[in-house]
Amino acid sequence: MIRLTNTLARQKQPFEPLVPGQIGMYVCGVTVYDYCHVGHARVYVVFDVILRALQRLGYRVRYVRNFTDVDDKIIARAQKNGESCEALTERFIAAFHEDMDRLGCQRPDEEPRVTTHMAEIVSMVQTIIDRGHAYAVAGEFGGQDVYFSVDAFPAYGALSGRSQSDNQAGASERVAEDPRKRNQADFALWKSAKPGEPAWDSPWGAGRPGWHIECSAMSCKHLGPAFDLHGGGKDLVFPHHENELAQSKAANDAEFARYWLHNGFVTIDSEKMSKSLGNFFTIRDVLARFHPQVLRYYLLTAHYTQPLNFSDKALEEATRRVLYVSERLAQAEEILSRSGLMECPPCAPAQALLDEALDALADDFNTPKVLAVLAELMTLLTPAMAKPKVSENVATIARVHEVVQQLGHVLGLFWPSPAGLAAEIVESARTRLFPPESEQLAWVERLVAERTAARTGKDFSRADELRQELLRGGVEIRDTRDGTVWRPSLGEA
RNA sequence: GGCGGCAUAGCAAAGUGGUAAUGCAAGGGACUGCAACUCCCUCAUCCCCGGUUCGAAUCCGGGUGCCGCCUCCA
Repeated sequence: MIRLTNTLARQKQPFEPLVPGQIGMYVCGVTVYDYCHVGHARVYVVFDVILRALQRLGYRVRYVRNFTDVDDKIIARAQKNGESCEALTERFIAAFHEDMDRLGCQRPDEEPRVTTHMAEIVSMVQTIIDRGHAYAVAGEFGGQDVYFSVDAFPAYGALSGRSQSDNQAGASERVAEDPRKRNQADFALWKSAKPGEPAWDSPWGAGRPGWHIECSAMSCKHLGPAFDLHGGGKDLVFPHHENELAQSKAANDAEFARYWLHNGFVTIDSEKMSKSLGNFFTIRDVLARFHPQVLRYYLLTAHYTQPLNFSDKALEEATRRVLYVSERLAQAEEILSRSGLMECPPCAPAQALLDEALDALADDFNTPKVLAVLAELMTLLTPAMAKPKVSENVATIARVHEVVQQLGHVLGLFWPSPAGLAAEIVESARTRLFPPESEQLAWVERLVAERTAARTGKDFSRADELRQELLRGGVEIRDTRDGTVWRPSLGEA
């Protein structure tokens, strides 16, 4: 039994899909005019885990996520860059895909674009007019604007929990009143074209869709007039999702989305990370310094509905954690490959922890709880790995490894292999901080060699001095049977 | 002004009526030439006040603080 926080119901409730075993999920995508920041990364990582969790719990999920490729900001940016809107949006769609691939997010089944769904959009606007929920007025440069009439839709406000009068006081003074609107809360379904802007033909003249209608039209086309899950960031609840809901129901008389999931913001110093505040880091900025799976792990350390504060410290902690688990799994794999164990007999404690983790996922996708279970699984490994020749222990290691890999798959972590990931994390930091042929690298190698010489000569005080110096320079030393190895410090305490 | 969310150890974060998961940090110990890695142990009564209850971090009322939405926003 899955339970989830439904914004529409304002509470956590049991989830029942329209069709048993099958789920339709629509998540609002990005407006493609710039690189995505960590706030975007959170939405898509969160919904990727939700997708994977639903799949793991036995559902077939049809996942749809749109691209908004017609918009004021796109037009403005394209003009500023002196390029076409198409060139701009293609570029940032490619960049988005690249970011998502690096973060390990599965591609949705459909990624509809506004520009390829004009017929559906126009048709839906017409239907809404025909049903008396919208009206056309004269546009600024000829043609007509079409507005949705909130007064003709009594249920307006159901999702965000506001009455129509709520929106007036205080807020309206910030927006110039439009005398053509019957109610100032009415919003555009179709905007007549301004000179020089991209436009499409319609019964109301050349123009383009309002922001909200695209999602109504595209979700309807790809998931039908009623479907299960609709998601996005909390900032979309009002007005975007409220308007989508009103339009869709006005057009189709169907239930539209039954459960609405909204994730909390990524914050910086407790303030929302956003373009307008300028306090954002792009995904690329962050991935230049931290491994994608480290960012992904960090994004799952808080429950998706809660705010998540962004900081280097948090990313550094995530780095240590992901590296620790990867290395332990890699060790386990070594032991297993040497043992020649073919079967994987059951291990009650590991099974219990797996069940606990799956229950946590079913309970509103509680990833922090899953990570806690993961930690407990790792401690289960300790006594077994201390005596890796005992066959009972090998069985435990095999089972725990298997369970952790399963959880890793749901979380999208520890791929392509634990050993591979651990190496990537260390090597990428090494290459970044101590590039080949660099002075820094030469410095490290010189001091390491000096220290080895000192140790060989039993000059331990000199050796310790050198280690301290390396540590101050961001290098950790480790003496092994095969000699001394070093790695960059991965974030200090 | 309207609507909504949150407040748990030094930090982060689960927990929605039965006597506080987990991670990081910190302290102690094992290991080590010394370290690192790893392992073991220790470390909170849950913003304040009042109420309901045999029993509340968890429910209700009242405060205080922080944040968000109401304009583009993930």
